[in-house]
Amino acid sequence: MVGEHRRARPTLALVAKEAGVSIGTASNILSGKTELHTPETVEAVLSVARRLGYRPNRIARSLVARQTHTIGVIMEPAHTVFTRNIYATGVMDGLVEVLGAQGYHLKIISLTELDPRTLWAQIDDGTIDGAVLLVPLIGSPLLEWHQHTVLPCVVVGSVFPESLEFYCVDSDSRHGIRLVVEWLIQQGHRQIGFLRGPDVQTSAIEREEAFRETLQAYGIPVREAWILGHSYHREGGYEAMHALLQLPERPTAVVCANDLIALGAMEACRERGISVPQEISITGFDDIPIAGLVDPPLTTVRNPIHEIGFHAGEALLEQIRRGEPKRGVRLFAGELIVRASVRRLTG
Amino acid sequence: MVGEHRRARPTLALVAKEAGVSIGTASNILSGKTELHTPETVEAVLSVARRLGYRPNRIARSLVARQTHTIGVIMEPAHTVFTRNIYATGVMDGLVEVLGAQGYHLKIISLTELDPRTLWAQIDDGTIDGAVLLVPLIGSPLLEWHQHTVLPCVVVGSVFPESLEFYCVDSDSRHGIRLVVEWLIQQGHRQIGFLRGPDVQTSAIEREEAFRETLQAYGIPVREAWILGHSYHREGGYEAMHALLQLPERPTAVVCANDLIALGAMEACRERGISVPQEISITGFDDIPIAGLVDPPLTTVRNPIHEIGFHAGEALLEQIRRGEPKRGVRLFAGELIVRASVRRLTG
DNA sequence: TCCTGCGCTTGAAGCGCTTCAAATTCACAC
DNA sequence: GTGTGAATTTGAAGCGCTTCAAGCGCAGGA
Repeated sequence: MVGEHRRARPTLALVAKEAGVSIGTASNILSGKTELHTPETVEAVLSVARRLGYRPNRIARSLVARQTHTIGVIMEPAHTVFTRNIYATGVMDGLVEVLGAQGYHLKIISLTELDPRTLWAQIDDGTIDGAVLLVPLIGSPLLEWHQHTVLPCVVVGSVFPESLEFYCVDSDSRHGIRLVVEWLIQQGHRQIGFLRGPDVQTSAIEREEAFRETLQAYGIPVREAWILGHSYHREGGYEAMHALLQLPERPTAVVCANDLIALGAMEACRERGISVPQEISITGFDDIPIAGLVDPPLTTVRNPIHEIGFHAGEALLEQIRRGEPKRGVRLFAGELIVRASVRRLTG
Repeated sequence: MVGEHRRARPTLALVAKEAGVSIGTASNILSGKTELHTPETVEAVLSVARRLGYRPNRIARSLVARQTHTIGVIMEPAHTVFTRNIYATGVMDGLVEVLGAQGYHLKIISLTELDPRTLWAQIDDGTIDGAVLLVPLIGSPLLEWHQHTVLPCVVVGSVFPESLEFYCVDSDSRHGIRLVVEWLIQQGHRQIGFLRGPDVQTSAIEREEAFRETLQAYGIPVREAWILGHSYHREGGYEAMHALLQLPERPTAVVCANDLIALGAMEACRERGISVPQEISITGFDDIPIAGLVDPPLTTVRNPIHEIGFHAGEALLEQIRRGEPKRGVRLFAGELIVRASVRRLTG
């Protein structure tokens, strides 16, 4: 067609010119400050904007305002597979809920670069107003990064000492494990094993510690040989359980550091023809959706992941708004979910 | 402390000044065009940048370059709960994998605003270089939006007619359902029901159509009373199966439009004391992680979600790079996963 | 000595927007 | 007719960066 040219995206300047007003006037009106202008001017600008299909360029706006209305969700390389990471997706649900309602968006930053210096430049590049560190691992360069930035920041799923100056939000691992162990003891179990999570996660360490402490509190000896495993995944639970079942002496119950481990453990039992809970009782942690659907349904502790995400989002917004960092730890306690994977020992 | 003041983030201008060079020189060097300058200049600028902890402001860079290295993932309000949306998380995994490797990040845009005009301004606000529409629903304002923008765009999880001018990537629903139905027929089933997905999803419609067509192709009558349901969730499958089981005559097998429906259906059977697969066979679609873990393990069709996400990412990057839109449909076929939820009918 | 060409550097323009001091207009009282 | 203050509007500065025409210094050739 004659005269057609690549229609460039209309800018504020164009709208202003077409409407016969200055750029400042157009800016005011199109960003909602209509009370500064006469109804006629407002209407003129608005109608031109509509006709031209004007959409404000948020990048330009962000450059001036120095804020982007975007929150970065920083994921360790090990976590970037969402489908394997129920925790991450649950937290994101909570985040989306709070932040979305406040007009914030999420930017997923999956780290590939692990050199602390470039890592830090990559994250704090002006495109986010705050960051959620999703389950940072012990020793992660992420933690070091924080020393160099003033970006508001919340840690979710890991709990670090105050000295690191983070605000940490997580489930109360110690409390949850205590619930589970006490339940087992109450059901008559005294021979209890534990399948651990990875030793780079603070929650895994806390869960193991809580396991030991609770047994000790009840005067039950801790059998080191029955403490196995080093992964939060099903495969890890499967292998650890296999190893456990090969020992000359077996516990009557096994506490798993999370549900996936428990699932793997149950699989290992099934494979060996060992029935759960008749021959061995198993408990989990998290209460993931599958937990109630497997056979037998898993006794576990609910992990209020969604609330955690929600609270983390709120805490982050608070930091952003007040402009001052927040420190400390906030733990969410879960309740025991009794299902059928634990047998009551009589006699 | 005396003399301390809020350390502002160093800018290019500051680095340039400290290094005694012009802003242009500093820009060149810090964005990698070191070959334009003498090694001494390069080193001087680099060392000042390092000392000052300079991090380029990507917002400013984006304003000039008109590109942000960010891809928007647009989610319908109905989909924003990741934990209920295995499809979405799987696709995101694939996206993160391709895009992350190419230096792109994901921005999650969860729609709350459904007025087409503002919706459109919200998405195409200059902060993304392209968009992935995650399972847009039939009749969604998202589709209309596309008419007004030149933003590169890929639809995932829904297949729309060419006329809408999208490039659509999805699993091959028709092929998958055909596999499942043929397997049932091969196992001797002739009385087959179908539990549908929601009628706002193109895949649900295709699956139902494929179900009907396959039966017809084998000369098996389609019993309308046995076609029930309208949701992809477990609860929907549960309810639909309950309704089905109340009918005077029951099918010997039920094809479910996805795995979650099948899980709900199995739950309904269990509750009524109807054993699967002895009394009724059930099949799913997707092969979600739980599918192999429930009792009985579910016969289903693998849905290559990760590949879909991966390919969608690649297609989007291609559009961005070539600067021209891509049209058409790309379907990924899945294979039949035979497990134990289907019984072979003899005689 | 002057000119040419090359390598390196400079500095201003501009990306699209917000902000704000200053200018303009207008109604109304004196 | 003049002055005043309030209501509107203007236009330039600037956010931090990239880009690019122009400038500079210098070596080599005429």
